[in-house]
Amino acid sequence: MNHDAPRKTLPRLDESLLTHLPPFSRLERKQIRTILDQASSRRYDAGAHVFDEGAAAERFFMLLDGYVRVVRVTATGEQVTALHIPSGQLLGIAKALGRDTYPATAVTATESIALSWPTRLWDTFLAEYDGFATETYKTLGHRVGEMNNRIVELATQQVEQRVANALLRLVNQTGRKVEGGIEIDFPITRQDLSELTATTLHTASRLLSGWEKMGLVESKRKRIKVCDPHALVLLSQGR
Amino acid sequence: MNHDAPRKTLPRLDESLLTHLPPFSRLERKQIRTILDQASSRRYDAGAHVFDEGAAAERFFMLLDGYVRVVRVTATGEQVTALHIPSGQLLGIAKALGRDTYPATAVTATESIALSWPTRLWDTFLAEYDGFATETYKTLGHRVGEMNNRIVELATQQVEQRVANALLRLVNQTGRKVEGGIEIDFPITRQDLSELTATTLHTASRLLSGWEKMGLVESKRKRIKVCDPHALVLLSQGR
DNA sequence: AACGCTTATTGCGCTGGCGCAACGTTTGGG
DNA sequence: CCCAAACGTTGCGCCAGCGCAATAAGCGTT
Repeated sequence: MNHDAPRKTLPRLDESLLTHLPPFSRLERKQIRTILDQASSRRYDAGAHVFDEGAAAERFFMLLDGYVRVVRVTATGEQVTALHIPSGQLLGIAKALGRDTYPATAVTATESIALSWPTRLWDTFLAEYDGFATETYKTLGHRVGEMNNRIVELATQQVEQRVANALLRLVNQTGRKVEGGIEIDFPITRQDLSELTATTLHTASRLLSGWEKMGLVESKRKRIKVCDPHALVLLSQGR
Repeated sequence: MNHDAPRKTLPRLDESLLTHLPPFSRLERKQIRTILDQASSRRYDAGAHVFDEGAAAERFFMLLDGYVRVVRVTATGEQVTALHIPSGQLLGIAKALGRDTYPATAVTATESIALSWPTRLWDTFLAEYDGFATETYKTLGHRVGEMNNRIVELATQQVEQRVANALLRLVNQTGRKVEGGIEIDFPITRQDLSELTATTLHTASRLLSGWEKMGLVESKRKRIKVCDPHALVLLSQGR
């Protein structure tokens, strides 16, 4: 399950992988080359652990393709999803938080591909590469903002509103336009949704069923399509 | 209510104010002098706003004395307390999150004193002062950890456990040994406690009354003393 | 001393949503 | 093709905790 043997891919990594990603976008071709030459690339099956909470933060990652859920597990075994990370973002950046262990577990939601670098390079990246620091602290800030919002949500909103919100967030982050609506483009179960919104899969299922009858969403196994986002927005605000 | 006219105190600020605080502890006397000469010092009444959510982050702060609650207000006017900050810590460090507005409101829980600097000095501090960056990112990491814990708590625990936890945290952070127990050394109402734990003041009151009858706590108006921390720990874990 | 404001307590009824349980449906593996 | 496992749905009863409301107690002000 775990990150054992990162290997360089046989074909040389192409520079275009990074040029358009914010943390690297201000860099020279040559710098990107150096960065890529130090990177390991790896493919993960859906459901694989990229890293585990509490483990020594030996590497940091750039998610090139796929989606990752950042999850915490309680003493009693319940899972709580803290964040969803789409491709193009850094993860496992414990160093940016002054930590030397990962603060949570990262699990792939789909098959994914990530680059990674040994943590000892972090300070070099910060110092040498223009814009890297600013951009990573921006994503950090963004994530802190999201966490803050989740706290407020959990503290003040009803389950129905939270689920509606979660759905909207997923659609915004990772939505794919399809005929008749927007679909969340990775497999998501009722269980996943309930872990995102701090409820039970039963309640999540009931809500989705209800919304489906009202024509707001359509869903098959592991697939959710939002047909009427506006109505969901209304729900998410408690009517 | 707001931060209008920061003024230098008339007597020169003493270097010993900062020498023992982590972000500055590795610095030379001379550097600290420079830092202090750029600082404004200000006293806040209890309940004063140090800064407000969404406002331009023009300054960052070091809390020298007192306690600050970091609060978010919902669209419907409910307050949610995200963090408590004890003296000796930086706050309003929007810059560390790549933001240019404050992400939340900071309200003093007691009369407090804080130094502050214009945000434009932030990058200088990071670059020039050894250990400043590492230490601030450590506090940041610590706060992120706390937020994470609150999310997990809100998502999985019962009200009783959350209130017990909150009490324990307050006691650990700001407890003062007094005869017969440990007292939270700033004024805290049932309302405050309920905002910390996402419940109502009624429920908080009922819980405290119950615990008082069992001898776990003693409380007067705005004062809470924990007499049996161990029993609270048990409660906080659901027995 | 009297007043008003803030804070705390407590009873009572109601309900959102959880827990349990049973059952249906889809998927993939051998 | 069949079977097991994973995923989803739905009915029912229950209770933690909220909302409401009334009361009390502490504190500052004039």
